[in-house]
Amino acid sequence: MDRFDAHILRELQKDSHIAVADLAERIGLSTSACHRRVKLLESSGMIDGYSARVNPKALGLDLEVFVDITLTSQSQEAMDAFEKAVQLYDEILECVLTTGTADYILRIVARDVAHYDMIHRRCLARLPGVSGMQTSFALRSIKSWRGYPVPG
Amino acid sequence: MDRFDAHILRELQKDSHIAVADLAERIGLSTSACHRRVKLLESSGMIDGYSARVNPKALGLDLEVFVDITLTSQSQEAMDAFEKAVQLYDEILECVLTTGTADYILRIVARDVAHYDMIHRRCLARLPGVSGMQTSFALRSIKSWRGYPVPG
DNA sequence: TTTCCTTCGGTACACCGATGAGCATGGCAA
DNA sequence: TTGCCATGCTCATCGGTGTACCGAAGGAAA
Repeated sequence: MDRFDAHILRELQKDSHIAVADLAERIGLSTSACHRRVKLLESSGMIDGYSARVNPKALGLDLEVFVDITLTSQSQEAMDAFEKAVQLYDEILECVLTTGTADYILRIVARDVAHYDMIHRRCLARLPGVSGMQTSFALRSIKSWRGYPVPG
Repeated sequence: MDRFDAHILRELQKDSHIAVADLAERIGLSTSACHRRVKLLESSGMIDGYSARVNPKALGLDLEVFVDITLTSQSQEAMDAFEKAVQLYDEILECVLTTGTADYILRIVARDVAHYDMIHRRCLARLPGVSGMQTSFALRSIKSWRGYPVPG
């Protein structure tokens, strides 16, 4: 991991459809050297894969919701049951077990409030062992995900 | 947006490095028809771009932190100042203005607790107009980001 | 210092896949 | 029916990817 690799990771997080030749020029290396480094970053697991960034607005997904979940019990069984149920619902995009006041944080997207209401009834209300839910609607995105920071 | 487009979006969110011919076979279309649809999805803004998925563990970024921020004032000036400051710090990966108990939710990654402490002192403590911070450390990821759900 | 070896970048090129032209087909409205 | 538009397919071309090979730089040991 030198400055070249760091530069490659930064560029590929911004745009992975760039031609290797262009990437090479941008970081100041020949095509083949750059190509070799990219392959190495892939095989070493530094690069996990490549994804298309889909525009949620274009899909009609205008509502982003964060839900803080508190369980009735922190027993292994209760947590296992909850975590298993979370996997079932595609509408739950992310779920993290955390310290702090809540036990879990969920991230959900919906088309609108009515759609969220449906998700709430059909998914969230069915999650087992939940004692409390604190819902936060996203009003505006101040800074959105643009990849991990790569030092160097 | 028919079932072909939906299928394309789902596949490209999983793996955008797939060859068009393979993608075409997977969704049951010829190479060129598939290719045209992909280009159309790009030009229409449905696909925003392409990114490499970087493995944070491999970068040594083991700690994920969510910070709920409350401002002293919800005036336009206070919010503008805060939002401007958030843009300055690369360590703040995401920031969302929300309803609920907090005003803003920040997402931050760090190498370890010591590193987070440094980020806290050098970035978070310098954010203007903050009256309260509620920090949540991610203990375990139950479900991680795998793209937006595409109906159809 | 000399020699060897390893590492890593550069050059050249074969070949695969992206790209786009051209054509076929099927629905829809005049 | 006829023309038009949307959308499919086949095929040819060309650019980019991936690879073989060469050379330079740096380190270790005699």
